[in-house]
Amino acid sequence: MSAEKVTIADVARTAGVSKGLVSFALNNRPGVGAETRVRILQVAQDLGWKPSLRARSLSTQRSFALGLVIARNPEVLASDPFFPSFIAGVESILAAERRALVLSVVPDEETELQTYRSLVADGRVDGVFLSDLRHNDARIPLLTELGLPAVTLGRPDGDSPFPAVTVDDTPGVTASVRYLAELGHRRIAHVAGSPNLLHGTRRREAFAAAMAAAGLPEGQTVETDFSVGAGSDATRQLLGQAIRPTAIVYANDPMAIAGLGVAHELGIRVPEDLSITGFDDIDFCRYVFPPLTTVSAAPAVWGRAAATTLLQLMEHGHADDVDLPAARLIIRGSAAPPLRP
Amino acid sequence: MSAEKVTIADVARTAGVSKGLVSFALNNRPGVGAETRVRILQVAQDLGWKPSLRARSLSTQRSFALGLVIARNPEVLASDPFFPSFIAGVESILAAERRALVLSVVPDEETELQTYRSLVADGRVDGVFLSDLRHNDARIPLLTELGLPAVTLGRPDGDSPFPAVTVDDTPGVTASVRYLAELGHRRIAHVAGSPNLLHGTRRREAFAAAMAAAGLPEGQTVETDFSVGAGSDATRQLLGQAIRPTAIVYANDPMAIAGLGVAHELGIRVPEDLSITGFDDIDFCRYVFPPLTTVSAAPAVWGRAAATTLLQLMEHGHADDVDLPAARLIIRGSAAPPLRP
DNA sequence: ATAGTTGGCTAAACCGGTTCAGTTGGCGGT
DNA sequence: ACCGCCAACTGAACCGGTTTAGCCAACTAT
Repeated sequence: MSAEKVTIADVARTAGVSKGLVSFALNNRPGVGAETRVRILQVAQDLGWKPSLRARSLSTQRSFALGLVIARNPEVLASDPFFPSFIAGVESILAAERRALVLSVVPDEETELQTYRSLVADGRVDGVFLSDLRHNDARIPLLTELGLPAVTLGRPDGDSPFPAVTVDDTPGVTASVRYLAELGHRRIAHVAGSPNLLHGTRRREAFAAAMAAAGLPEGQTVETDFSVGAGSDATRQLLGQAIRPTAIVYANDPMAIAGLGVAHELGIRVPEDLSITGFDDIDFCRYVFPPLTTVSAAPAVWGRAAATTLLQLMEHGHADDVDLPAARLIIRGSAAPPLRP
Repeated sequence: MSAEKVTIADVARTAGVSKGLVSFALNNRPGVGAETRVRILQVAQDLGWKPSLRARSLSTQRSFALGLVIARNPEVLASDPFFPSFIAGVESILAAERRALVLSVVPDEETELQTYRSLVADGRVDGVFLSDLRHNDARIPLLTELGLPAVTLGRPDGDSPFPAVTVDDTPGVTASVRYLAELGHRRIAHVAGSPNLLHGTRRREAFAAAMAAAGLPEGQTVETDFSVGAGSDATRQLLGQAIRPTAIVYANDPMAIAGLGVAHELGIRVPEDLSITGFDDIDFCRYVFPPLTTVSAAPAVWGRAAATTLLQLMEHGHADDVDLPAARLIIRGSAAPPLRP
C-alpha cells in the first residue's frame, strides 16, 4: 500500500546493486549475470517499480508516442468515419506497447506543417502517420528534413524515404465500372474527390481507365472536395442535364448517400432510373434505401498495419512496404440494369 | 543556422547569469531585476532557445498534455461525427497553449478504466475529458482517487468534484415533441439511446415528460445502443405493428437516417405517412431526402468550452461549471401533419 | 552606529532514468 | 607463478530543466 513512488534507486539499494545495473537488467542488455538479472527483476516486481516515462524520455530523447495530424475541412472530417476506425486500429496495437497516440486536428495545410514542426521541436512524438497524401506532398520533404520517422497511408507520387502501407483502391473502382457496364450501362458518370488528394485523382484515373477498358465512351466527371454537400451539388448538376447518366460512381460513400437524397428529391428512382455506387463501405451504406453498393476498404485493419509498420521502422530503422488486400466491391441494392427508354 | 540545440545553460552563460535565474525570468517569477529580466529574455530570443518540454516534464512532474479516452463500440463511433468535431474544437484551444491531446480509443469499459490508470502512471496527461457519462459513472471515483483533474461533458448524476460543461439537450427533445404534437400527431414513438448513457436516459425522460405535457398518451419507446443498425431494427419493429406511430423521435441522427431508409423500403412516405426527427444535426441531415428535422448540438463549441474549462481548472485549481446554449430544433422537411385516415 | 530586512542573484541539489569509463575478480594459457 | 583477458559490476556524468538554501549589498529602523 505504499503510495510512495518507487524509483530505480530504491530497486538498486534493495537488490544491493548500482542504478546502472538495474537499468541494464531492465532493458535486458548484456553485461549482467544471469542470476543477478533474475534477482533484480524480482526485486523490481516486488517493489512494484514502474520506470518513469518522463525520466526515460529525458535521457533517451524519445517520447514513446506516435502522432497523427489531420488536416481536413470540418465537414469532410465529420461525415467520414475513416479516422475513427483507423485510430481504433492503431490503438489496438499501441496499447500493448505502452505507447500513446497524440492527435492533432488542424484547419489548413499551413498549420499542418507548423504542427509537425512543433511536435518535433517539443519532442512529443517519435514517429507519425501520413494520411490523405497529396500530389508532391510537402510533408514528405519536411519530415525528412526533421528526421522524423513516418509511414505513408498509400504510396506517394514522388520519391519517399518512408515505408508505405497501402490498400489499393483502383480495383474497387474498376470493379464498380465493370459491374455497371455488365448490367448494361453506357452513360456512367463519376463524382470524383478532391484533385489535390492522391486517392482523389487515382480513383478518377481508375474510373477513366475502366470506362475505356469496357469499351465505353468517356464518362462525365465532376470534381468535388469529398464533402457531403459537394456530392449533393455534383449529383444535382449531373441529373439536371437533358441527357442524364444512367449510373454514377461516387468517390466516397457520404457523397453517394447525398446523391441518393438528390435522386429521391427529383423523383428519380434508384436503382430503376439511376444506379449508384459508393466507396468505403461506411456503416450507413447497409441502412439507407436502397442499400448502397460500394467498395470496402477496412480502415481498422489499415490502422493496425500502419502502426505495426511504424513501430518496426522505429525499432529497426527499416520497414518494408505493406500491401493490404485490395478494396473489393460489395454488391447491395443501389445498382440494376438500366431501363430501355 | 546552428542546428545545435540551445539549452538553458547556453542562455545563462551568454547572459552572464546562472541557470536558475534564467528559469525565473522565463516563468516570470519575482526575484529578478527588471533590467536583467529583459536582458535574459532578449538573449533567449536571440539564441532561439525553446525550453525542453521533456526536461520540464521531469522536473515539474507535468506533461502539458490532455487526454481523451473514448469507449464506444466501433459501429457507433464510426457513424457518429460527434468526436471529430469535438476534438477539432478542443484542438483550436490547445494549439495556442502549446499543449497536446492524447487520444485513446478502447473497446470496453474495463479497458477504459485501465487506460486512465496507465495514463496517470505514465504521467502522460495532466487532465482528461470525460464524455459519454454513464449512470453512477465509475470513472469519477477513479479519477478522484488518482487525483487527475477532469471536466465532465454534461452533468453527472452522482456527486462529482469536477466542473461540468453542459449542453442541455432536453429542450431539444421537448421542442421536437411539441412541434410534432402541434402538427397534430398523437401516436409519437421514441427510438431511445443506450440506457447506460446519461444522455440516453435523459432524452428518453424528456420525451416522456414532453408527451405528458402535450396531453398525449404515453409514447412507445424502443431502446437501442445508438448504432445505425439498432436504429434500423427499432424502426422496423415500430412500423411492423398493426397500429403504427405517425411520428418517431430518434435519439440521434444516424438512427433517424436509418429509420428513413426503413420507411422508404416499406413504402411508407416521409413525411406524408410518417414524420421523423433526429438529434445532433450531423451534416448528412441536410442532404438526405427529405432533409431531416433535427436538434443542433454544436460539438465544436462544446470542445472549445471544455478545453478552456479544463485548462482553467489545472491552472487555478478551480473552474466553474459552464452551461452552453441549449440544443435547439432545426426544422427541415422530415415532419408534416399526419394524414387523416 | 548597529541590527534587521529585503531584493537580486548564485551554487548545488533534484527529478529518475541512461550511458560510459573504469575497477574488480576469476579463469585459461604458458 | 605470472600475464592477459573478459564478464560482471560500480561510480559518476549526463539529459535540461526547476527549486531551495544561502550569500551579499543596499536600504531601513532604532
